[in-house]
Amino acid sequence: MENQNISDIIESYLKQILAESQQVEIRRAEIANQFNVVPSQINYVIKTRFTIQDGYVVQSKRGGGGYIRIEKVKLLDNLDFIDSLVSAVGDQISRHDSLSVVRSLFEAGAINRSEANIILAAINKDAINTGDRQADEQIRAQILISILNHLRYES
Amino acid sequence: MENQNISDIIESYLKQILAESQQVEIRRAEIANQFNVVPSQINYVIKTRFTIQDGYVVQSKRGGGGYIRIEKVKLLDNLDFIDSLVSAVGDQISRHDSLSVVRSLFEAGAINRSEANIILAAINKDAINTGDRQADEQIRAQILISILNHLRYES
DNA sequence: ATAATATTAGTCAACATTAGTCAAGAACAC
DNA sequence: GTGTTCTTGACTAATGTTGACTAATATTAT
Repeated sequence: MENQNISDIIESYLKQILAESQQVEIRRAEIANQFNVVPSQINYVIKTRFTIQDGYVVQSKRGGGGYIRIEKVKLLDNLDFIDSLVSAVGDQISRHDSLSVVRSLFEAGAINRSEANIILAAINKDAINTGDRQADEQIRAQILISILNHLRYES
Repeated sequence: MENQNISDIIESYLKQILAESQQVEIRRAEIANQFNVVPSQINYVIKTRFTIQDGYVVQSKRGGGGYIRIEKVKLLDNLDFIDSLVSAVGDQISRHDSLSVVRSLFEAGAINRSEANIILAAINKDAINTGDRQADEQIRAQILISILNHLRYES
């Protein structure tokens, strides 16, 4: 508890609120001012301490009335399984291999048949076709990982 | 929640009326005056929150007795529903507008909540982020259209 | 009828107000 | 010393607000 840096302190402050209220909504500049740091430090704190692996989902809006909202979500018990698929996907993934990932999700019961079909529609070659095969594989990987991260929690 | 901007408040006001009466007809200057904003802000609210992607059709008339009428359209009644969304998506689509498309699919009953969330995960900025905004918008459009075409033939 | 005037809404660009990204340097842990 | 984490600020992006100018339609005067 001694020797806390300011990021830790801001983290504690937010988690204290979240201990009682499921979600917290802040104005970035206000919190930055309150703790006497530059605004972008709030982004740093959120990026390093409120990840989906930790069980938090973050939304924000810019402009007048803008906000950052951190929501505590209920993680499912399939985390190791999702982790293994995320590393299987990696930075890029072929269409063929991506089919296996979707099939694994289906067979594990993480998604049903229509959800599987929607994912397949999102990553097939009609959907992702920039003309550069490696770029396509990278985009396909990012989409799959984003979907996998979504499947970590109850929504 | 507490810190809403005035555009959100006007949006809520109009949607509250629309929740009960299918259409709402306003005099622009009157609403602007009621919320203490310049008249053109009403156009901003309508342009950003009552688009066809959101399921609204807007008509207006200038001159004496002029009005703006916002009508909520029943997309399911439209046999060309998917077609109209495909053309709304076009060659490229912003993240903001793509949210509206997914919401329309959900509200029309074409997809359920988990399917909607999966689609959102597939097109959010974690999933599609090449560094080139126009490229991202084109990829997002292709993915959405691929999913829309899938939904056309399913069920 | 036509022209002038009044009464509405539409467009657009400037400005304001928020948050996000990124990279450099500082501090820290080993 | 080296590698990681933290801190900072310049630059970018998204969204909202405002007002000057334009366009359409209705009403009134001739």
